[in-house]
Order: sequence, then C-alpha cells, then structure tokens
Amino acid sequence: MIYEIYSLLLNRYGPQGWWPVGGRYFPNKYVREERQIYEICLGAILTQNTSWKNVEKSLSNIRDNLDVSLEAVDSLSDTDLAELIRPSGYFNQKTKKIRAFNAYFRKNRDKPSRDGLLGVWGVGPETADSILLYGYGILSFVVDTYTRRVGERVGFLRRKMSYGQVRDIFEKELPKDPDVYNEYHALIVEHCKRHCMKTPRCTGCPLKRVCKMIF
DNA sequence: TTCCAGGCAATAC
DNA sequence: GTATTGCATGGA
Repeated sequence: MIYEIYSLLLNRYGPQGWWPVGGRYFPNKYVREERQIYEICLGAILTQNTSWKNVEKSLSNIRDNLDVSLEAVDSLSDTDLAELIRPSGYFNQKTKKIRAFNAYFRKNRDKPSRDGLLGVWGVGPETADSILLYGYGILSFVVDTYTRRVGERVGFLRRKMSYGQVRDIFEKELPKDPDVYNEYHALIVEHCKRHCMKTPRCTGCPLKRVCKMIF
C-alpha cells in the first residue's frame, strides 16, 4: 500500500528533486557543499509551521545581505537576524533556534546524529529528519502533518500514532534508499498542495482509487 | 475577516 | 503522562 501510493504520486507529479536550494529545486544528490547543507538546515528550521513561500523570502533576505554560512549568520545581532527572517514568522523564536543550531553545527557539521540534533533547542523529529535526509543524504524518513493527513485519509495511519510509529511504518515498507525517502516526502507535500489540503479537493485526485475518503 | 501554512517548547491538567 | 497554548507572517 505504502509503495503503491508512492508510485501513484510519482506517476502523476513526476520526480520533485528536492530540497529547494538557492530559490530553485536542487537534486539532493548534488547537495553536499557545506554552504548548501547549511542553507537546508536553515530552511528546515524556518519552515516549521510556516509556508515555504515565506521561508523563501527569509532565505532571499539572508542571501542578499550575507554569505549563507554559519559564521556569517552568527555574526549578526539577534535583532538583525530576526529582521531578516521576519517573513517566515515566529522570528524571535526562530532566531533562538538558529543560534542553538549554530552551536551544534559548529562542532558537528561533518558528523551530525539524530540524537544530537534532537538535543538542540528548537529541533524536533521532523526538523532533525529533514536535515539528515535532505542535507546529508542519510536514510531517515521525514514525517510531517501532510504525511499524517494523507495516511489518515487513505486509511493506513491512525491519528494517535506517535512520530516514531509513523516513521517506522514507512521505513519498513520502503526500499532502504535515501532517494526514495526524499522523493516520497516531496511528493506528499506536492500532493497536499494540489489535492489533499485541509479541506480536500478530491476531484482528479491520483489516490482516489485507494483512498477511504468519500467526497 | 478568517483560515491556513513542510513544528516545537512551555505550561496546564 | 497527555492536552492545550504561545509563537507571527503573508497569501488565499
């Protein structure tokens, strides 16, 4: 079921080639320079409960004013950093989160771990998995609200499942291939923007055949 | 005007 | 331990 949904989404939408870097989609396998990794980390933090469009504005502000690097960002004052990331919302909180992440990245940029990332203030499971998968190509399935929404509507997830339970279900069913994890998460996001929004638009949905929802 | 968007930590019960 | 609340902007 999990893999069939992947095929249906891939057939409909095509390869997504995430993560978006430098304002366009950048195939993950080529994203290995530190500057790109760091930008992915910033994006992962900034997009918490926030639309990617707003995150893009913040990243553009940063790119327009400085080098996208740990050193350049850390040299900003809190008020300057907050001002640059204002468009992505929660800017005071996210300023603190970026500071905390920077301290971790400074020491672990070559060897991040899931547990290490989860110990950073402001980094939860989704942000950690996004950094590992999209920044470093480490096998780690990313679960977000979209993943749960699709899974619950189609019928293979239950609302009360923990993050780890959902993640385990996907990781158990899928080939152990970071490119597949990458595409799958990106396809779910695309699907939720086109059809499976909070109020679903089921007309023309590629998952209609397997979905338990009736509209 | 209200609702929503690629969460997370702090607080309340 | 689980449920609720605060954080904030911009576009539909």
